[in-house]
Amino acid sequence: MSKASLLVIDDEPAIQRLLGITLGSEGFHVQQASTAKEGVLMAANHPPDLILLDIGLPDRSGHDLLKELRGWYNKAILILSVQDSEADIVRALDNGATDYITKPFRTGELLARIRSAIRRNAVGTERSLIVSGELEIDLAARAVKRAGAFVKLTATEYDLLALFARNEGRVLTHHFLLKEVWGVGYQEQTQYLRVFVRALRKKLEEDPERPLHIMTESGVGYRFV
Amino acid sequence: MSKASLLVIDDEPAIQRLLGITLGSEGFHVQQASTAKEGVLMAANHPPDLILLDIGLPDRSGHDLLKELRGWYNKAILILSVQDSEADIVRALDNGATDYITKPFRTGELLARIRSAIRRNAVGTERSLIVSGELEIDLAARAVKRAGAFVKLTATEYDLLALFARNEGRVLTHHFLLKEVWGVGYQEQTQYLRVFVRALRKKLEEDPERPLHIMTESGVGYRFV
DNA sequence: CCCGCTCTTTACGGGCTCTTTACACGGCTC
DNA sequence: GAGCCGTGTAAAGAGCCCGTAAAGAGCGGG
Repeated sequence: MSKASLLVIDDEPAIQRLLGITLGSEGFHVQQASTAKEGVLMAANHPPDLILLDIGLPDRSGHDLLKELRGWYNKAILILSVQDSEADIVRALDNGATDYITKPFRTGELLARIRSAIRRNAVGTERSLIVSGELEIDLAARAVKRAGAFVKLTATEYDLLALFARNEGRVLTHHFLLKEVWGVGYQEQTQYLRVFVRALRKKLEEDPERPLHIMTESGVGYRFV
Repeated sequence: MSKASLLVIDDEPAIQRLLGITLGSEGFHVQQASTAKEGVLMAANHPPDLILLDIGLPDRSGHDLLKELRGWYNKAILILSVQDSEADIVRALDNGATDYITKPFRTGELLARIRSAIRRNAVGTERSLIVSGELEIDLAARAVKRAGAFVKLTATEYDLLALFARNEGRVLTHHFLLKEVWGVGYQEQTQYLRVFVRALRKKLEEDPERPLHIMTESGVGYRFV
């Protein structure tokens, strides 16, 4: 946690020097880039825990760069900017920026906002491979194995299972499941759930009559363990 | 998602009025409190998706209140303050504040920061754990453990327990419990409480005849410790 | 055009949960 | 000490939710 890695994308040498020293002495591992191009490259090759991005880069609009980064980078991005206009701030935040800090900034505050953003990061880490007993669910590959063998699931079955897997241990209400898998408007069709939960249990459980993974919470919903 | 609920804790009537109108017209469901005490009560009984907290409350330091809320409330807490001192900002952020906004604020920016915080909420799958002795109640997962083992509760049993847990140490009247769990119109059915409190004690207490968690306050109601 | 796969829809039986009732127990008041 | 009120405890009935199978509908490929 104390050895978080940061990437600073800023073209002003003075800022780079200042941040390099300040952040370094706080125990962060700091990478520095002075152009958008360089920044994307570094972020891709050694994904940092947090990106400090200057909106006013020479080669490209920071807003564009932010959008591109958000396409695949889901950790914290803090915007640094001399621009104090409300329109810029709103735009950046709505494009997925974690925070927006105007220059000149106060060092202590910047550090506190960085700590806050990193702390928040740590919680929301999603795995793409979920293992539960003899079950393996690979969200990236959209593949499911049971006791080492691939299991053939239909599209809807998989969607439902993936939703369960991403929320392991948590009770998901009928409403929520129906909304997520079938969309709004199907939230009262609880019989769909009965049918598809049955199908999943047949394919995934040792004894479908005594499920160990997809547990029913009567009157509320289901829980995946 | 568009119907997120917010709680505003601020003692200035002018601010309350402004925020009430602004946030309401954005489609948020807004609760308002003007003292720390009132704020805690509201947050406990109807946990909102985000809390807007003024640091300068009349009855209590906002920093203290922030710490207490963070003890069990895991969603976003945005600080509003006339204080622009770096020490205050750093202190609040390090105590778990999601963001810190100084008054006077710009409405558009405030809204963007609220949206950002709520969006982040949805991703960060934090769980709000309430621990009391060997009991663990996970409000987000709707799961209850006793001495490390999961306890199976029915829907109504859980609703009742969750209400107790969110109001730890406080005496809850029969009227209040019945209204919250069964709805208005059941406020005289005290026998329901007897039956369900019995069921909870059987499942949660070491010795159901000598309860340590769900205490009865004769003539008034029950208290969870 | 037919076949097969998947999703939708229907039906019914069983089990679980909630409700309701009955009674025992203890403390308080008269 | 008797009676009453508030609470604890057990148990049975009713209703609803869930599990399960199976047929119909929609779709795409051969």
